[in-house]
Amino acid sequence: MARYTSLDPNKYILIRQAAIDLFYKQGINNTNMQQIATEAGIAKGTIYLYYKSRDDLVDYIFNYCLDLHIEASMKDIDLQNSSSEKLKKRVKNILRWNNDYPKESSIVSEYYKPVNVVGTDNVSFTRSYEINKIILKQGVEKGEFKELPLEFLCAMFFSSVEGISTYIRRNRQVLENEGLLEKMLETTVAGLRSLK
Amino acid sequence: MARYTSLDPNKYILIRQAAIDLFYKQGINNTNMQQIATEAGIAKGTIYLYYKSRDDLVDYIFNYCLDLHIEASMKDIDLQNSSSEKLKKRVKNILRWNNDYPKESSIVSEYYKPVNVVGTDNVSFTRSYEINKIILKQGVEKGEFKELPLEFLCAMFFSSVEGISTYIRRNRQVLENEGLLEKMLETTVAGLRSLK
Amino acid sequence: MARYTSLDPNKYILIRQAAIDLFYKQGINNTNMQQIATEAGIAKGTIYLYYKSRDDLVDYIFNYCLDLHIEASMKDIDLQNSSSEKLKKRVKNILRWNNDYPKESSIVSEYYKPVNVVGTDNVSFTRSYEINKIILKQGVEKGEFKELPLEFLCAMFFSSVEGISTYIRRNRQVLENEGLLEKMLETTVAGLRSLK
Amino acid sequence: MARYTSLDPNKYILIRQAAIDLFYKQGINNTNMQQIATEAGIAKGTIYLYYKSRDDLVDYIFNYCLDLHIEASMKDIDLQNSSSEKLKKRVKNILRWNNDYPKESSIVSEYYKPVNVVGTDNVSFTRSYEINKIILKQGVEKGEFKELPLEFLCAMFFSSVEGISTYIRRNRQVLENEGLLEKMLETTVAGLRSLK
DNA sequence: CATGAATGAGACTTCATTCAT
DNA sequence: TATGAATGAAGTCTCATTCAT
Repeated sequence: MARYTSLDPNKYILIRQAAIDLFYKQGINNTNMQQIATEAGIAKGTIYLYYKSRDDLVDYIFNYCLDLHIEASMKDIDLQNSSSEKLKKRVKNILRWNNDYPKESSIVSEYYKPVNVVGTDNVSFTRSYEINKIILKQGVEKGEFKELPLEFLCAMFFSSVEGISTYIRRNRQVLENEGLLEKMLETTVAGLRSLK
Repeated sequence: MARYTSLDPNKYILIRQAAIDLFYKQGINNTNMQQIATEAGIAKGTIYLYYKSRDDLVDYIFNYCLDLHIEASMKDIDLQNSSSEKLKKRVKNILRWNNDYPKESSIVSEYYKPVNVVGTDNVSFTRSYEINKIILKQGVEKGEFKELPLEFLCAMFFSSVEGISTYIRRNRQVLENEGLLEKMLETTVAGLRSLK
Repeated sequence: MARYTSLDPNKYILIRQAAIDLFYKQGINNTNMQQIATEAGIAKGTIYLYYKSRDDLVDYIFNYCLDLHIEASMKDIDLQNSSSEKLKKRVKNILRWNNDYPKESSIVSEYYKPVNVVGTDNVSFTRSYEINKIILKQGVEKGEFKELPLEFLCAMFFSSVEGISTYIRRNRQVLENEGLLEKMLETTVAGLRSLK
Repeated sequence: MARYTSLDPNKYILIRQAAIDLFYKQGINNTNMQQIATEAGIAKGTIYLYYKSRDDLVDYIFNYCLDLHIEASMKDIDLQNSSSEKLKKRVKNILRWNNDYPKESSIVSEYYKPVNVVGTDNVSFTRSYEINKIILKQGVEKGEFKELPLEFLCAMFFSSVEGISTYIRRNRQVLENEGLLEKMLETTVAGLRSLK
């Protein structure tokens, strides 16, 4: 993944952006190397100077998007008091990022397979997953969340994020309705809350 | 969906099963017609007597799996009293079906894109979605669920099912632990419940 | 070509007619065995009881059409006095046959390659050609036609027939205008006439 | 028709020539892309850099040959006085071209269907036909040719050209016998001449 | 005799990757 | 470093022909 060698750093970005645009517009599987090169305004062969193979490029782009996604998701998390506030903040950040970066966000979603279906050796996904895990674990320890297997809570929360993301993508105006948004965010953790 | 011809009905099943096995083992996109033919013990050309094209075959198989999934999911739903019981029963049925039909279930999941990412003109998916919608609507009307946009409740519940399915696929033993299973099922609807 | 064995003679005709209809409608190369079988209302395999192969069938049909063409062309030829009258009579017969048997006639034309381009081992074509040759030879001997190589006269006359046929196919009404038709027929031999 | 790209212009010719050679030797329909590639000494895929599809290649080659044919046919036409001299000159040009370019000429003939059998949306064929039409029309107006429907004269003349071409292809030596050749050319228009 | 399901060679086309310039 | 022409493996689909029933 350490991708910066002596090659022109701008080219990495150029190619990446061309690929992202096309992946968003027509899907990853319907995009070929020639199209990416054309979109980037370079020659097909040049792509191979920057990326080992098509798979390498796709992987890189996916991880790039996921990194952005994760980074955005972490903003101000630590300012929150409770575990559920932390999680909700994280979801909120993701929803806003989805809205601001629809292309990158759609690529993350295209790749998304309920975290584990296929074993997910995907590092970034795992990273995102682990973040939730830590927060959820703390929540369980503090009695905030139900005492259910941690992996279960992770799976449930993880999929909730997909659920709310899906809805908000089609109903963007909710992002401007703080009250409603808050209620919706609440549902992503409500099911996990322990019953006092 | 049903294929009416004078061709050997067993061949349909033979080919279907070969395809399902391979799709499960290596993914839909990594499976070609020759492999399916070989797995089925027939000639490549024969497949085309039974299915118009590769796309036709894939579509058919996906819908076949989804139909099984939906049918299994409906068992005894109407015996349940509340809307949440109905939904939980539905999830439970799905979890058992996932366990009994891991291949078919994995194909449904491979195709699954958070129902709507791309608009889902997929009839069967829509059907499954609509079933939830009806139950959720009744739940809202009876004050059982929160008064949030119905589509939102649908999206959240739909993704919960993916979440719990994912977990149970990796922790099958839970299916035999009625108490724990019940608690987990509860989380799929808990977030939607109205706060009395 | 001796095609009548113990098989049902009607089937030969059934298949032949189905093929003729389809060849006429969609061209020889765009017609496959299944279509012929379907059109004939029999099974694909049955065709092979009557014809050795697709090529055999096409050949047979072509020769069948050509035989009809030739037979029709000979009517009352011997009632004519001069060689040119004989030839013109022959053309006239052909034009009427073209009109009465548009399908068979179109098949003859589809196959027609300026008699020899490819060497024409085609027996029937040769037969038709030989008929002209005999008449032309007599005409030359009687001083009616130019003293040019006989093969040349044959080639020219042969192609004239295609020319006038083409025109008449698109202007059928001429067949009812005896005066005009006669003038046109005259042009098919006029070029060959010796200049007294 | 002309193919403007940055690709190697020699390759166009290389491929074209390989195809022409094979089309001539074994017919268009019996020639596949692999054979053309092999004959041209390149890879199958390379052909597709230069021609969109097999149909595109065949079309292109046919039109290329027809263009050559037409261009050659026009040489010094306008130096002729009468319409029949013009037509005869045209035929003469064609005969010489046939002789010099037997392959290209055979391809034109393979495609040739008595101009109109199928309606001929073929641009080049139409072009050749229209050239004759103009000359024939003038001839009719000047009283040189019979007052028969112009389309009829066209059809007859057009087929004569096929007739004489066929003969000369097999009797090339006639091309060196100016006297005999002239007599033969005369027969292509003699039938159209008005009777003074 | 008749059937039509089965076969598999063969045709076209795409596209990731390489490499000479 | 950049290019893009060239490659050829791989994939889909068609269809003449065969053969068990």
